[in-house]
Amino acid sequence: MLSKKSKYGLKALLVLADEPGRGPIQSSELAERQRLPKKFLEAILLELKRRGLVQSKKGRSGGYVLSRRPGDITVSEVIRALDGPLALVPCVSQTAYMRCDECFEEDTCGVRLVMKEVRDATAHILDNTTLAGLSARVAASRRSRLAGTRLASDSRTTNSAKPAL
Amino acid sequence: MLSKKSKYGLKALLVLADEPGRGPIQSSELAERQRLPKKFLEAILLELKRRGLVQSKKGRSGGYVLSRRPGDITVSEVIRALDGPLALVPCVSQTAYMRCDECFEEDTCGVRLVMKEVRDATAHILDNTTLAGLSARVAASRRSRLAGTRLASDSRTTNSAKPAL
DNA sequence: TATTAAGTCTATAGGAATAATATGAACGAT
DNA sequence: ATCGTTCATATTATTCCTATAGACTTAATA
Repeated sequence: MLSKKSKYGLKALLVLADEPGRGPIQSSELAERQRLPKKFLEAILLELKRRGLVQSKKGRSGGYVLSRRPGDITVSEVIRALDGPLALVPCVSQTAYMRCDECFEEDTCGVRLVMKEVRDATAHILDNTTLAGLSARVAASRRSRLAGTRLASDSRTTNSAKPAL
Repeated sequence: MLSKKSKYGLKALLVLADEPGRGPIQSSELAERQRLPKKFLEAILLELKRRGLVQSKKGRSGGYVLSRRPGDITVSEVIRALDGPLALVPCVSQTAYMRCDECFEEDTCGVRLVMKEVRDATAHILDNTTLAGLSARVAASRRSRLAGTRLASDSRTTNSAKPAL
């Protein structure tokens, strides 16, 4: 399971990624815009700062900024920073390898075999998804959804009155 | 993270899958052969029974047998039975969908977008890996490991004693 | 330069889930 | 009948998750 920590962290970072030149954004704004528990988010941003993914500015008009350009921060980095290793089993983790104590010989362990496959597939996806890329895809799907909504409301077939955003 | 429950369960089932015509195998033998905590494994097997993946026989020469042929049981079934849904986030789960309460609109949520990709990739792997298939791969890698060891010691050029796979 | 609003940061509470053990009842083959 | 199983329940220890309260820090402004 992805922890709420990572989920919230990602959501906050996506907001930062969406505001290019703008100065620091406060934790409270991030919390409100994504409906996240304010205090918890603060703790998360703090951890992201320790990990070097964001920089913070204290005081009156302080807040948080991405340390690097959104195109240079991958989703896998964020998850690794907050949740730890991606691997579902420590014995296939690149970043936090640990032998299973009940295992006789690792390289002929069936569980390890599949889990390694899963880890590799997961890592491939997450390593190649940057904040900027994700943000762009979100924008794209928002546009195509609007187009769809417009079409749908033309033909009066929708029963729900969902707002555009 | 894959729970120990699933890990142990899989390991036990792989033993069952490896003994074709043999009658029921006792939990204690499974536990010993895979170095798993006996009592904990019992609880796991019980759950696997309730889920219909194994059948049990009580009494003197009792034990556990796979309900279906090893080629017809997928790893994903086992994990779903013991750990629940594969999805890292409930809003992309096929078997246990749940809306995130902080989410405004699901289909333009960046987190959901990536996590769905991951879920699909994971499911694809686990749905297509059967106990029999896995067991065969383990056997194959055991063979190649033996061969590799022999070769490596022949050509004295490798500095690490890493196996072929 | 004192004041104070706006923020960051530290520490920890409370609860849920995990991992395992203990105890003993139900059962069935021999 | 009895021995060796599975099966059921509940108890425990431990770790992790989620969240909050409150102390501390910074900087704008008067």
